[in-house]
This record gives sequence, structure tokens and C-alpha cells, in this order.
Amino acid sequence: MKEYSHLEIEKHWQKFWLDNKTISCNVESSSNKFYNLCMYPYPSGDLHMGHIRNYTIGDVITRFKLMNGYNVLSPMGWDSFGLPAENAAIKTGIHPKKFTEDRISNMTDQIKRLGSLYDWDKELAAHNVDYYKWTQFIFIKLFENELAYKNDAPVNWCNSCNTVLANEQVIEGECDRCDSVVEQKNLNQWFFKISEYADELLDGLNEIGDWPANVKAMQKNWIGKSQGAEFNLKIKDLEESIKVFTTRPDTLFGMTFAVISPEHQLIDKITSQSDNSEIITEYVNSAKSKTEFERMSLTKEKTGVDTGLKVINPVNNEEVSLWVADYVLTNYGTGAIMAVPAHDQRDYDFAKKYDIEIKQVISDKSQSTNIDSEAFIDEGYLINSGKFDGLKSHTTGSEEIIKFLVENNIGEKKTLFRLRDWLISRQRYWGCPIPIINCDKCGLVPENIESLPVLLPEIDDYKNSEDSPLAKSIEFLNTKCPKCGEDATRETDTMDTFVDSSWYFLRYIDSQNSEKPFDSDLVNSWLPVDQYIGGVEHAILHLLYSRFFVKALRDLGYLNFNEPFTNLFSQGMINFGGTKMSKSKGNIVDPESYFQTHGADALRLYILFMAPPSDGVEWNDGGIEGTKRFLNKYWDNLLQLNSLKETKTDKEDGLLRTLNQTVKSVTEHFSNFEFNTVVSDLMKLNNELSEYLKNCNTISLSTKNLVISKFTRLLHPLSPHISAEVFSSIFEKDITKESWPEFDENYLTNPTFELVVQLNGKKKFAIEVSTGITQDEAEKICKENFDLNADGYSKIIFIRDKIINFVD
RNA sequence: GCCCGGGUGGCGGAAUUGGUAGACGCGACGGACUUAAAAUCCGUUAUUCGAAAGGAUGUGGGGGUUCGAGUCCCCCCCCGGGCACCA
Repeated sequence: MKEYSHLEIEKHWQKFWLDNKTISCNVESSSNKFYNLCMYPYPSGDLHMGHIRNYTIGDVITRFKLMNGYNVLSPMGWDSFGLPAENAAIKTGIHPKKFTEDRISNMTDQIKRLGSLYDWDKELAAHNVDYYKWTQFIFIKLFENELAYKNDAPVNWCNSCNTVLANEQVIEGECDRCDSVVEQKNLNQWFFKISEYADELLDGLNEIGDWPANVKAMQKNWIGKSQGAEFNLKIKDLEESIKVFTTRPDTLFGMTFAVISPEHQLIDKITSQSDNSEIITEYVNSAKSKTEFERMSLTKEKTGVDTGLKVINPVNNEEVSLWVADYVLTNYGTGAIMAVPAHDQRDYDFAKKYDIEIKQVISDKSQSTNIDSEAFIDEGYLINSGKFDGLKSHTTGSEEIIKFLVENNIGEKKTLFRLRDWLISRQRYWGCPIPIINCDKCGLVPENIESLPVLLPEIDDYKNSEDSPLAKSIEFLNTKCPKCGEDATRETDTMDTFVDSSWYFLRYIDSQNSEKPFDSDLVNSWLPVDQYIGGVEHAILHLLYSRFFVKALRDLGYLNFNEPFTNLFSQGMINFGGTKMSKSKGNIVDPESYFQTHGADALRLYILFMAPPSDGVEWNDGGIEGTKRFLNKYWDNLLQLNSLKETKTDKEDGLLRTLNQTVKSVTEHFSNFEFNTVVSDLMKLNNELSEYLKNCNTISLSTKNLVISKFTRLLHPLSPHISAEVFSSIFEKDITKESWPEFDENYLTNPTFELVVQLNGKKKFAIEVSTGITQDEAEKICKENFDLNADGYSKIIFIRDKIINFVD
């Protein structure tokens, strides 16, 4: 018997699929299309288990859909701009381009050794000039339509990476790349106006296809919609008013003080008008000197100072004191609040500490609500609120008070979002240059479209200081204004790499286009992506930005659809030793070695078998032995089966039943991404086949062919090489051209089954009876064969031919 | 604190959505083959009482609904992930 040699077989078929262009989608026709996409990888140099899981799931779907007759598009590319290449350049002097391309080439080889089908003709890389030219094009279109703008703003600054970061890249006050503490700086930076789409990004989550609940929830949280009212608080004896936002207008009568943040735009004016100006200045300065992280870590203990000024409550003209406190954030809402200690825990804590009056205005129906130890924030009824007394707090109470504010021109209904504009400029070298020119006369002028790309300049030293490294190239920096022709300077920042990845899935459709980023008709016919697959770590960043890009490009007339990804699948992480695999922790399990020792087929199978694909899972070295054993046994079984003499046996029907039941079950599990149970179904079939071979030494030709063919086709998406080899050596056919097996209804039910006999729902016996037995017959058999205390039951329940239950 | 998940043998996990809990695999134990080992094959493997037949218990904990609950309802505990002084 020929031994299964994975090295030889896998190499052969990988070459075959590439040479024969087994997958090569003609995008001109989108009929029966299926756009299957794995998130393109950052070329880190080596494939890790996370990639393997991602691309295995992706390939399983590609092959399954191909066999089901779909026109599958499955491209691959590279998220190839980014920090590591630049850091390596600083350290070693190797050019980031060479560094990146070497790694791409290495990873390409590794991906090919996994045996996945990719349409390499459509490959793209974010750092290629013919890609980033069009990233610049899109930037200019956004700029022309006021969706990209430059602004002075307090931004997140990472001292170690020497660059600004988007809010999404700050994790608990730390840089998501290097974990150093992020500082706040006031800088002039580029933003994309994602906030303009906040409402649509939120609503879209309800219309989108099948996305994991947690990803939807995370995006919902991140967008953070709050509805309430915005209104003015007049400062007594001053012309100024302070605008405040609240989600609880119903509690307005309970305001006993107001607070502005230390960075509020009126702080100087207020300080100068106050008798406490020295104390205020001192407090403001000390708040400023704290990092955001320090402020956050002081959540328990609130601090503030009384300005001595009063503001006037617009609903009852009561005067309350105005405080400065850093528990009020500058960059949310208006940077100032009405404080209602009775019904907001933060205000409550502050009022208790500084001995400010606490006035209850909401109570439960029996008016027994107690606010002695904490604020009452639940739904209740208004009290002490004049004509609004008795209204339901969160609903009618709020609505009526908003109506009052509007009618009296004091305020308005307002919706606020937590989502802020996306800060996209980076003071780094290895990224897409921002195609803007600063002209003293004309201001910010986009580069002429015909002059694109704005090429990354060659520089000697990639190290950045406060300035972007691009500023070191005088030839790059100095240019002429495209508008007036006068001397001008180029923008020296590059774009966040998430800009590159916000549209790559559009470019795949038309990756060779040298006239425009993509042909709209083609893209409209292929998008949205039918199935997107990637890690949950992109739940907010990439997946939110891409959604924004598609909506913006739609509004600019380039696209006619609303969402980029109809269905999203997030695979769980593979951990080792209890934590995420990482080089620094030294707990990397290298997939490459398994290609050698066990083969890609066994590795793929194990990755699929180890857990439901959406679950996080701990790597277990022993487990892969099991899937390798399975493949060996499959190989032996099929060769043995194929060599059997062709005479029918009476055991064949049983084998055919298992076969057809497996086809049905596997097909169902496939559509639910339950690949772990697909593998176990195939293992059962394999065991059944072993059993047959042990007992019989002949088989009819038709059964033989059915078993080999269907079993092998079921296995093919999971372990493509071995199945391709078996199929071609037995049938002399290319399995990738075969259709997905169908099951024969006649073989789904067995002639007999185990009838479970229960007494009061508790299993007592199981007896073998023939299929199709009636309730009367079953009851009779039970009475004849068992002492059921036959007079003792009053009711019989017969469930789906499987269980008979006698009830007392 | 809020929002998502989740809690089943020694381990990873199944369970047709209210109907035989523990499929499939790993590991472990026993046996066969072998001079020996590896590989392979055969058996056992939730806990507990029992020599056995068989019984009892059992899906984080406590209640409930039901002939019947891992699955549904109420309360509580724990773990993972996300957000967090967001007014």
C-alpha cells in the first residue's frame, strides 16, 4: 500500500493550482458572484497561527462556494505601509521598501504552502506607487468635499513613536503599538469628518447582514449616541452664557450647581471676573499638567474650585454656583454641565465632597426614594418641578421640559455622539504622503490630479523628531503652488495606514486600472463583499473606517451601495500558555514547522477541529496528531476500498446511509461556520468505513464510487491536497471542477432505531424497533416486554419516533 | 459601573433549539503485535454505591415552569472581551 506522503502531494497540488489558475475570476461578469475576502495582512515577515486560522476558514469557504457553482473572487494583498519597516530602517539602514518587499515575498511563499486558492493576478500592496497614488486621489476628493480638513486640536501624542494617534489607537491611555503613555498636545493636524456619518454608521448596523453581535455592540458603543437637550445657562452679572448638554432634561429643577471644564473656552473670562481668580488659575494649571491617563486614574476622587460666580437656572430663575472641575471633559458635549447631584452619581459625589445642596426632583411612585447614600438615576416621577410634577422622568418629563426650553428660546433638543473625527496625519516616513501644498497666498491646495502620485522622497535618515521625516527632503518640501505658481511647501505628514486599508477591497476588483482608483460600474457589480473574514481586533478601527469610506465615496458619486461588507466573520484568537502569541513573550508556535512534520492538510484540519472558529482557543500540540491520524486512515481506507473486488454485500446499505447522512449534516454545518463538527462528521464516516473494510472484502462498483467520490469531495474544502490527490488518482479528474455532493433522501433513515422508554421523563430502557412504528405498537411492545406498572400511568407522550414517555 | 459573550468529564469540545447529556478528538489506563521501542490495532475512561445485575448523583449556585430543562423564566456567583468621570 502506498504511503501518504504529504510533502510530495502538497507541493504538487500547490503548483498545479497556480499553474492552472484554478481560481481566476473574470470580474466582467458578476452573475452568481461571491466575493470572499480575508483581511489583508500586514507583512510582518512570518505567518502566525492567527493567519493560518483566518486563511483556512477563508479557503474553506472559497472551495465550498466554488463547488456550489459560484463565481468566486478571492484576492490577497498587503497592508504594507506602517511603523515596523520604518523602525527597522532606523535600526539597520535597510530601506523600508526593500525590507517590506522581502517580507512580502517570504509570506507569499508561506501562504502558498497553506494550499489556499487566491487570485494572485489581483494582488495589491498599499505601499506600491500605483496603489497609493489612488489613496491620494481619494484624499483629494474628500478634501474638495470638506470631508478632510486640517485643524488645531488637542491630539494624542505618543512620545515613543513620535507621532500623533487616532482616538481609536489609544488603549486605556496608552499607545496601542508601543504601550507608552499617550500625551495630549495641541497640534495642527488632518482629520476625516467621520462624525458627519455617525448617525448612518449607527443605523447601518441594523441593516447590515450577518455580523457578530459583539462587533456590532462595540461599534455602537464607540459611536455612542446620546439624546437630550442643549441649553444656555446665563452667568449672573455677565453678558456671557454657558452652553450645557444633558441627557436628563427632566432633572433640570434639581440643578444645584454648574461645572465647566478647566479647558473651557470661557475659562479666562471667568477667571478674570472671579474673586477666586488665583485659586482658579492654580487649579486650571494643575489640571493641564496632568496627563489624560493621570486624570482617568483619579476617577474616585473628584476635585474642583468654586468660581464664586452664579448661573441662572432657566426654568425657575434660581441662582446656583459655578464651579471648575476636571471631571467634566473638554472634548465631549459642550465642556460644561448642569449638575444635578440627586440624580447623577458623579455630581452626587462632588456635591457631598464640597457640601453642596442636593435637591431631589425624581422619585418613585410612592415617593419613598432615598438619596441618602447615592443618586437616584432610575425611572421615576417628577417632584419639586413646578408644573412638571407627576410626569414620567425619562420620557414625558424630558420631552415636556425640552418643549419648554424650545418655546422660551433657551435651548433645543440635541443628539450627541461620542465618535470624534478621525485624525489621520502621522509624523512618519513609511506611509502615503498627504497630497496637499501649503501656499502662503492660497492656503491649503491639493496637488493636481494629473501630477499624482506625490512620491515618497528618498531620505538618508528616517528618524523623526517633532517634524515628519519627509521634511528632511528639501526637494520634496519645496514646490510650487498648483494654483498660483508661487513658491510653496508640501505637507510632510503621511496618512494613517488605516486610510490605505479603508478602500483596498474596492481596488481588488480593478487593481490594474491606471486611469482611476477603480471602475465604478465594476465595483458596484461586485460589492459589497459577500463574506469578510478577519480578527476581532479590527472590530472598531478598520471596520468602522471602511464603512465610513464607502458611505463617503457613495456620496461623492463613486459607489452605489451603503455598506462594504454584508457578512462578517470574526475568528477567535489562538493563544499559547494562556496569552496571545507574541515574539516578545517567546510563546510563538510556528506554523511552518507543521507544514513539514504533519502537512498543511493536517494543520488546516486541526485548526478547524479544535474549537468553533469564532471562539478563542488555547494551542494544544497533541491535537494535531489526531487529525494527521485521521488523514492517514482516510488514505489507507480509500486505497483499500478502491482495490476491493466488485461484488455487492449486505453491509453496503448501512455504509450508504452513513455516507448520505454525513453529506446532509456536513452541508448544514458548513453554512453555519461549524467546521469543528464538520470534521467530526467526517471522522465518524471514516470510522464507519474502517468498520466496513474490517468485515467485508468486496463491494459493488456503484457503492465504491459513491463512497470515494462523496467522502473526498466533502473533505476537499478542509484538506484540499490529499483530496485532490485521491480524486485524481482514482477518477483521473480535477476535484476543484467537481460539484458539491448531494444526498439521497432514501438513505437518510435507518430501518430500525433505538426507542427510548421513559417513565416521567426519565430514561428507563432502550429497545430496537423498526422505523415507522406507531404509538399503539410502541406502547404494546413496551407493555409486553417490561414491567411498567401498566395501570399506573395515565398519559403517554410519543416524541418524534424516538421516545415513548409514560406519565403517572 | 455599562454593553457583548460565556461557564458541560483530566483537556478541546458535541447535543437535531424543550426530548437518551458527554458525539468526535486529545490525554490516560489495560491488552495485542514487537527482542524492544515507535507506529498500528482492540478494549476501558463523568462521579459515586455495588462482587455483579443494577441503583443514585451530575451541565457555575439557588429557586421556578414542564410528563421531561445543559437548553425557557427569576435571583445570585464566576470567567473572557469591549467601553468607561461621555453629563
